[in-house]
Amino acid sequence: MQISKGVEWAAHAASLMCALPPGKGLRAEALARYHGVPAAYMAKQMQALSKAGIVQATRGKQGGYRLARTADKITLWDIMAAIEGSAPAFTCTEIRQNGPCGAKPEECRQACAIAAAFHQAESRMRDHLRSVTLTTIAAGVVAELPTEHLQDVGTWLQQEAVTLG
Amino acid sequence: MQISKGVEWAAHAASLMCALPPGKGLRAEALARYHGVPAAYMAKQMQALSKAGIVQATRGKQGGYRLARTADKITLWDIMAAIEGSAPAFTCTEIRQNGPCGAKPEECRQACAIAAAFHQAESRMRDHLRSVTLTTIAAGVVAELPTEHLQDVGTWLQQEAVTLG
DNA sequence: CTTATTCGGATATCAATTGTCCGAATAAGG
DNA sequence: CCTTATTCGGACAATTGATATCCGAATAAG
Repeated sequence: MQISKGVEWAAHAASLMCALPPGKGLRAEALARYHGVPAAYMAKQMQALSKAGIVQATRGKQGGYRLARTADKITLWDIMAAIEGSAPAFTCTEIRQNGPCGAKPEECRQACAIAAAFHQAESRMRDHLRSVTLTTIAAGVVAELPTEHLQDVGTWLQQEAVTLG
Repeated sequence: MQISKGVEWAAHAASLMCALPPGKGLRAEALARYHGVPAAYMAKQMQALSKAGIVQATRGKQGGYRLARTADKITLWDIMAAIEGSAPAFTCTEIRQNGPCGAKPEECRQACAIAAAFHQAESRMRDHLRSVTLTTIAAGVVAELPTEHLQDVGTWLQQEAVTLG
């Protein structure tokens, strides 16, 4: 089981966008440069966020991305689902219906004990990710960095931010 | 994020082995046939379970697998870790140290807010899987199947079970 | 209307999962 | 004790999904 690297990048990018003043945005290339990652692949993650309605894109000159709603309405689960899809990680292939002692389809109305347990485990994980908003994350980042460093970030943002129509 | 198919198979196989009387075992080929899956690949999963010390293998004629400890001491997490490895699904690549505003290594003694949240989410999932033992699963399977069907399973097991030294 | 610029989708590359095979080990039988 | 059939164990392909990249579509500014 592996969570794709794109989820990490998208989460950091969205977290950074929290610090933008209203009406301002960042280009995909700027987000990539800020995090020191390949621009084209970062762009792909932003496309996924855009498609999921988490960020709003503006094309053309002076274009860029901004959050599509307030940071407290965006959770880590939203971001993960946007990148990886919201399908369950555990897929039951119903092998209980196979073989010499296979169960009949009408006996399989509800999930088997194994699938149920995994789905519940995933549900626990999902619920936690749903409880963590970008606001939470941003507060954590601010808390763990020295104020000096935060000022550098602010300066960089002012340089790179674009005004979106 | 995807949980490999082998986890499902291994869980079902281990669940079936619960029903074996002490001292009896099943061959990998029999486990595969019971579940209607390719024998060679099922064998591979059993090897992983064996390597993790969850089942005990006996080689040669009249050989096979049996559970290495009592069913209440084997959890779904044990099985999943045996097949997929116990490494965290979310791997933090420390991109906060990259780019123009990268943090210094000494500022990164503890995990960043994003990594911490994902690790905690995984922890929730892991804890749930740890709380589900093979005993739990077996009880669920017995509960959801008609007694008639359970007798068929018992008969099949008597035919296929081997006596291990 | 033109043009520079930005996002969006289609396209290669790579790694991991999936699937298969043959050799090592071993218990039973002569 | 030796042979042999049989079973597990690790090494070896194929296929799917993640990773990375590029070029065309759209659009805002001048």
